[in-house]
Amino acid sequence: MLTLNAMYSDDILRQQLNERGLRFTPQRVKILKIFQALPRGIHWSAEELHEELVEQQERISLSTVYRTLHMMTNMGILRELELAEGHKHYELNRSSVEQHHHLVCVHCNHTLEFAEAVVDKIGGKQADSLGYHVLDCQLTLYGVCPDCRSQG
Amino acid sequence: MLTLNAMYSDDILRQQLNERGLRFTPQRVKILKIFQALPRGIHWSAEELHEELVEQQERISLSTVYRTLHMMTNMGILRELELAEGHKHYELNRSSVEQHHHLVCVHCNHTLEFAEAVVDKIGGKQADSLGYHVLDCQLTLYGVCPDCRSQG
DNA sequence: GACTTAATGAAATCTATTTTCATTTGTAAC
DNA sequence: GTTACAAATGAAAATAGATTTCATTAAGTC
Repeated sequence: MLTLNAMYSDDILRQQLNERGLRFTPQRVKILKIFQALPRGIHWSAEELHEELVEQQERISLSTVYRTLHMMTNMGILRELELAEGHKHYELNRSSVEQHHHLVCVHCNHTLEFAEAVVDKIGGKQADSLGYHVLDCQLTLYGVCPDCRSQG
Repeated sequence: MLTLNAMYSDDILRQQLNERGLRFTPQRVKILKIFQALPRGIHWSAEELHEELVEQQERISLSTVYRTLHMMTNMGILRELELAEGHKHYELNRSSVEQHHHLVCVHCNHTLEFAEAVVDKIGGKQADSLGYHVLDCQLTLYGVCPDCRSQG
């Protein structure tokens, strides 16, 4: 599995792309850089990423944003999260040792993160035994948070 | 946690609904029955459920289907799955001892199921320690299946 | 530098999902 | 049983996230 961190260089990205017959474009570099600069626990929707690009004076179309998010998810560079916001969110797919998982309140959508190295190990083992090459392992818990429980 | 199986009766559904000020309607009964009759591992989209209802001569609108799916997910009766089909799928939320998880190929969307009781235990523990009332625990692995790997 | 083909941008389109609102129907009180 | 009230439903319209189309631009290769 391709493990990433904030040091993931342009050269490695170029190599990963070229291996698959894909091209190293300034749009792709820029989008990856934004995710690398994002603090942990922050995950963005396509729309939010596009707004940030506009803010940074980058003229990257929304279509390219969507295309790039898909491509990077399929390469294992990003992870796609479906929490409770009604649209997908993306974040850098870090190495399994620093991976985290999510706990979502179905009432207020409040989301917490937690780490559980064991889960990633179990997931990896299962996938291996079934012959899959793992790109991402997500444990998502849906429930009712303390606040919403007390409010009935 | 409310644990369900195919024996979940109308009376229990009525009680669960009334407790929350919700009503026991024939549409809700029918939709739950369909999920209870569904073989394990089969999960349906709102559209598919609606087609089945039409086939069974039930005149339940698509809006009601969507509303019911949400309601039952928030009650913990159904679990909502976001695999790779582009839309959400639903299945009966069975007791944690018979719960399963998913492994999805990001290329061909082929999906496998696997059981891992430990994952549910870990998830439950995490949620408890954070004061959440767990409704559903989903481990989803994204990767590339053996077939797609060999095809490059 | 020329060539091939992938990637991009802008606009149009798609489609799953949600909302609106008039009507119907559970539920509880009488 | 009847009444009153609020919740649920159906049908249609609307929304919005996401995708597609196609002409243009620009990587990568020889």
